[in-house]
Amino acid sequence: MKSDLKQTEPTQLCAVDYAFKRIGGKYKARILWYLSMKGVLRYGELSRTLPDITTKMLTQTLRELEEDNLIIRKMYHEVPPKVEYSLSETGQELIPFIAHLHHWGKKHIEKEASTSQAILDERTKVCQSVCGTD
Amino acid sequence: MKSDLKQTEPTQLCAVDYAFKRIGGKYKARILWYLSMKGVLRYGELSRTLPDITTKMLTQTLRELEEDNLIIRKMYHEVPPKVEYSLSETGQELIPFIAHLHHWGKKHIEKEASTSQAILDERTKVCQSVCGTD
DNA sequence: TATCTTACCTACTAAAAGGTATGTATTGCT
DNA sequence: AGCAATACATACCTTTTAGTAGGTAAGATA
Repeated sequence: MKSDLKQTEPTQLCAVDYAFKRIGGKYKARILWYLSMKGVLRYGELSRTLPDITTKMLTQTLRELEEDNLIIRKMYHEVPPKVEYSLSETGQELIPFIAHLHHWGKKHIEKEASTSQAILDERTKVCQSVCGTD
Repeated sequence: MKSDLKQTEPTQLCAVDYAFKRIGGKYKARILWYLSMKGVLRYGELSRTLPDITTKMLTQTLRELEEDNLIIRKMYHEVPPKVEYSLSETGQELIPFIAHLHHWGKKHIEKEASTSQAILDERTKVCQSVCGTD
């Protein structure tokens, strides 16, 4: 398929881009963020912390984060199964930046909130119960 | 379609999530990053700075960034047309975090590079010519 | 008058990401 | 023997995002 040109594909690989690929995706940053808040979370706990994620996506996302060495998966050979997730060192390195994002996001959500208060109160409450109020 | 339940959809809106939505997407962070490096860039300059983006995506992405008040679009009524893009104040606020990401990414690219040197040299060069070596 | 330049626009198509629904494994408990 | 608990797996489908290929406008210049 369209073989001829650009066989080597020297698409620029910007560091920003590279980083984004590792933590992009709908849930990755949030999972890292929650893990940094809680330290260690079991699969089920994560699932309850992110009520809008399906088990398929949760598993898939966790796998990707693990492959990228951002989180550590520790499984206990028990029944029923028990698996714990926590941040790796590399993952920890990303927390300050996610914190910055969180701060920035919070600020701008509040700005927007001046127009539509009620809805936001409802929508942010789950997150706040995890993240703390500040 | 699946009307009954969850009519209000109080999907949690995490600040991290919110922020990610505003700068997620394949090119957004990179555009912001380049704009922070260069200050002001014309449409064509941006296009040349990100050689892998099509005009369709560039325009679309710029529009989204503008709607989100992250960049400022200044058009001169000349022919041929001239349009300049720069960071808004809100956009500027994101730079420290993108810088952090860039730093982190660079570090890990280099780590990986120990295995596959040549390819990376090639792939990072465009970005470095824009971003500087550090 | 034809051509050039710049900054777009617009169908249409392809690929990636995410969602739904259902199934599996193990073993302790009743 | 049957059920519950936990952490998944997998096939299939929908939505979102991105890419392709072409076109437009308008004045400046040859």
